[in-house]
Amino acid sequence: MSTPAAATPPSANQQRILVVDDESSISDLIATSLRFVGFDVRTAATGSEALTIAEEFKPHALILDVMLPDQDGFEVCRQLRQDGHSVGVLFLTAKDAVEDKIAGLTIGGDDYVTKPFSLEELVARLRALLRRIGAVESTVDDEKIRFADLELDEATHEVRRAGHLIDLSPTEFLLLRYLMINADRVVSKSQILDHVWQYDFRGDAGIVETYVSYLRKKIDIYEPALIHTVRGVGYRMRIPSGK
Amino acid sequence: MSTPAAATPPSANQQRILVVDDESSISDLIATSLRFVGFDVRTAATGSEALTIAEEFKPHALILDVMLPDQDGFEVCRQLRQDGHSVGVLFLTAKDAVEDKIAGLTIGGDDYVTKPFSLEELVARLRALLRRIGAVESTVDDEKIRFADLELDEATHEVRRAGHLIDLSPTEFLLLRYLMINADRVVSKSQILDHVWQYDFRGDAGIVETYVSYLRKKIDIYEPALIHTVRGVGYRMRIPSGK
DNA sequence: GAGAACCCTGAAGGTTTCCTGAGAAAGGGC
DNA sequence: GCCCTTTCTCAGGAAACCTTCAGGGTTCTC
Repeated sequence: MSTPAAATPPSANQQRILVVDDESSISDLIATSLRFVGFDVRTAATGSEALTIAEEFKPHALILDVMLPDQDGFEVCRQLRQDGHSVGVLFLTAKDAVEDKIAGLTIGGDDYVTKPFSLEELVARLRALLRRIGAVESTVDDEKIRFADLELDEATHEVRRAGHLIDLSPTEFLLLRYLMINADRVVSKSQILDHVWQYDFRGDAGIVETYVSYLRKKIDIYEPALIHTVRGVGYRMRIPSGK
Repeated sequence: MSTPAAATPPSANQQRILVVDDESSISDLIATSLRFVGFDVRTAATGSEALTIAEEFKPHALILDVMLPDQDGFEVCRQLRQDGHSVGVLFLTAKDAVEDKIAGLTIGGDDYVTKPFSLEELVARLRALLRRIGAVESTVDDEKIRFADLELDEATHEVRRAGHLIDLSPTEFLLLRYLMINADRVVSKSQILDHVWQYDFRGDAGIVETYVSYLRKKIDIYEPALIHTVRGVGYRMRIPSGK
């Protein structure tokens, strides 16, 4: 019998990501999510473990918690670079962390995300980082997502519909991005909640309705409407065609 | 019995599904239904039993009740994944379950279904899950069911007849799906009730007539009529041939 | 051909789901 | 600190949906 295989079998040009966090619930969450969108992922729980794995795994990027049991993330990063590895690093840091420690760290194409984050945001930042460090060949269009006359630019965070600039709040932006990435497919409210909202959000799915409503008032004031609700199932971005 | 047209083809390499629920009436119901549509099924009543069986059965996916006598479903899932298994999990949860426990379930391709569910829905979700985690090689058409000039798309929830987009309610959609899957075969009203309606539905089978009527008004306004009643037996979807 | 069983369909009530506005709470910038 | 933006909750109302029921049609049996 052929092997059931993981979500996506390791292919030649898959990006390798090493996730380092001592809370397994967090690293599992991230790993699962990244694998699902096509990365080759390994996890580590401590700094030294991270260094060992990095040695042979040779990741394109690290997602690295600043707070680790043995040594802090900065130290891990420093040692890695000393050994000649040129990886990108996306730091994870608590909301209340001293910001100035982080400030200087975003130089070499690195970046940081504060806990709790949303998966949409994490993945978007990771992709941006990989582009910056050149781990993936990028074209001009790489940072733009388009659907119909809608255009969403990840680099500038600008959104345009039929050329008109549209001002969105951060959450609105993420929601629109998620809908556009899944254009033409139905996504349920819980899927949206899981990807767009922070992983510790404990409210109910009703908030998705509210935000869809916000988005519609900004985006679907133009014809034709692109955000459609599929009653009892979820939402779907599409160009009204037949009928 | 030969199964022409769009009926379920006998698959050479069967998908293995492990059903875990402490209520044997539920797990039996599911197991029987899954076996009938071609899966290789085992059942377990507790979390530890599930882990033991999974060890040697190596299922492609689990259908896992969140509430188990020994440990909860999330814990079982976590342990399974820790052991390196990369299975998809379809959680079963009570309708009134605390939403915050459900949050995060749709991340790695996993999904959840609330009790009470309909078998049609459960099977549809399970298939979608298996596709997502890549346990079955998927083609573009994988998410579409066709019969004659009828086309039902699970990803977009769109139904077309001869290219015309048709708007269906959730129940109508499930009913049509059930009829299409069993195309050319007669299905009784109670079979329909058992598969399309939630398993705790206590109304009478007359409602099936009502919904068949709804469907006819939406899809059989085109020629030729595809939904035929077999008096005293049930309904059958077919292309009228020699009359 | 009459009666019985079965089926179709329209109407109507009750329920669920969804949309949206209003407002409180939290966060950021000046 | 103060103002403005953003986030989130809540609740009323609208729309879609589910279900029941009954009248009337069709098919079968005797």
